[in-house]
Amino acid sequence: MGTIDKALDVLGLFTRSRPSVGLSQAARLLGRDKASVLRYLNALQSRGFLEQDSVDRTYHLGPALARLALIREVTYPLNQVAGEVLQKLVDETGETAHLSHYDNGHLATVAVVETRLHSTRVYLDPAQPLPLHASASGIAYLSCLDAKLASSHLPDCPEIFTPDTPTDAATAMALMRQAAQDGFAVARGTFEADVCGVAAPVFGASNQVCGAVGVATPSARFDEPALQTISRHVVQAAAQISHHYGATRPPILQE
Amino acid sequence: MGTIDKALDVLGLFTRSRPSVGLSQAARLLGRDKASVLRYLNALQSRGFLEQDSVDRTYHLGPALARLALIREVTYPLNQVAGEVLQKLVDETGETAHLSHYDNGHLATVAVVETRLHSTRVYLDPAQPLPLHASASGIAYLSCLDAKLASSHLPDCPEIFTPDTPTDAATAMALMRQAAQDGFAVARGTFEADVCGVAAPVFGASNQVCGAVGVATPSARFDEPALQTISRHVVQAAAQISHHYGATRPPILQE
DNA sequence: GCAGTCGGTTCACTATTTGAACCATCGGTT
DNA sequence: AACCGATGGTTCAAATAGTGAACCGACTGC
Repeated sequence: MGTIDKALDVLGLFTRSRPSVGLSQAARLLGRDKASVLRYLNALQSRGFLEQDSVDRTYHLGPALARLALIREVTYPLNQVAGEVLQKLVDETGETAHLSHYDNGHLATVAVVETRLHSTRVYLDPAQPLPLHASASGIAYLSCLDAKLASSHLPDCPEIFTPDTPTDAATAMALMRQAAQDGFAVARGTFEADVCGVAAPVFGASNQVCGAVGVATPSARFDEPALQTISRHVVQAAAQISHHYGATRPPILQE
Repeated sequence: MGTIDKALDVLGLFTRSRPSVGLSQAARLLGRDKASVLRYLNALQSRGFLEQDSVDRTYHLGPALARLALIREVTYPLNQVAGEVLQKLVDETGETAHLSHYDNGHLATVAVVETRLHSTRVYLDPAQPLPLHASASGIAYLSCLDAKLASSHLPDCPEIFTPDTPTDAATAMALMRQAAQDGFAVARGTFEADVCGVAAPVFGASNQVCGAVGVATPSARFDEPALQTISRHVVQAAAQISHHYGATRPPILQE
């Protein structure tokens, strides 16, 4: 493995749940000595890819990343397009919509558009990962994977969020099969009590599933007609975003 | 220089005006041989920091940058805060507002919020760099630099955009002095005809000037009362954003 | 068919990375 | 106050990784 890969591994240490790391911690996580890791950290810092907190000496992701990401976004405005599609979805459904990408066993929220139609609405913390087994988006994502691959993504001891969270793999797999058939997934209070989710998978280049578009509704407003209109529009929105991500319809099952 | 620096130099090749480069071009720009540059490009590509176009084989910035930038943004939402401040500025002034950062001899637009109050409004292309010598934001930025440093940032042959673009360094320096005194800069049709700009400098960590907040108004609506209210609010907005960027008031002249 | 591109490959040569051992400092315990 | 186990950071001989001229095949314009 080249030096560059090792340096990029360092950047990979930073996640939403671990946004800053110290020298010793980084060395431990990478399984390497401090001297080398320090050289990496310094190299990345001197170019603005990392910043060091002057008080606790930990490192966090730097402004150079924001700069480069913005160059990408200006050139090829995926986020802007996604935002517009989500806004349209919110207008069509009257409920909060979001887009998330698969990342390390979870779905990470990429964009949220809140509805302004109702005074009671679902709040989605962008920092909180969506579980694969208990959210509509997660089930929608898994439904595009080969059954074996999907079950390998289910944690051994899946976290229980509500009384309705599916506790065994069989239940989750059944939901996935249903979602694969329908083209969208429904979750009734499995992640948050009194919240229902409807989500459809999003595909990227080479038609690999890479995330999901979801709409979250307070259970009180979630009846059969609502499901009908929401699911139709969610599937549409997911297809539009997939198209911009470079997917060519129709999507295929991921082996 | 370490290998990591060289790899990060590769990422530095990509700009808004040159969003994709080929192997030979990259080697030429870096003054290095193709073999090494190819290894860099491949290393960066394999980790998603670059992507290669499958038809013309050029490389462009990859999704890993967007992912990392989003982690940074979720942890420390500078863009969101900036967007909110700009929105408030738009509400207060009724005109389009923008934030830009200094980058390589220009100001690069980071965020724009358009007004919806008037049917005639200024359109700002986020891909187009703002010139230092001919835009209100540019003058505001330069006004925080030491006179010698500022003049070194003025191109030898400054581009002429309109009949009112300042052509000689002396005029530009005078505008800067005025801006330094007022705390904001005014540009009347110097960059785009029939557009007036008002801008105030933005400071980052260690109180270095790093960009500017600006409001762009069609000349027809730009009278003395407008200037009064706009300038007051622009200065306020710039101070708020500077604060979030880690600047500690009061700003000081950059040596 | 020639000249000038392009992206990509090879391999002997060489400069860079490596990491154990080191130091100084900081909080908490005894 | 001495000790302990952390922390961030430094040194330098040994080992490994990066380097780049020359090369290839493909393509384009003449």
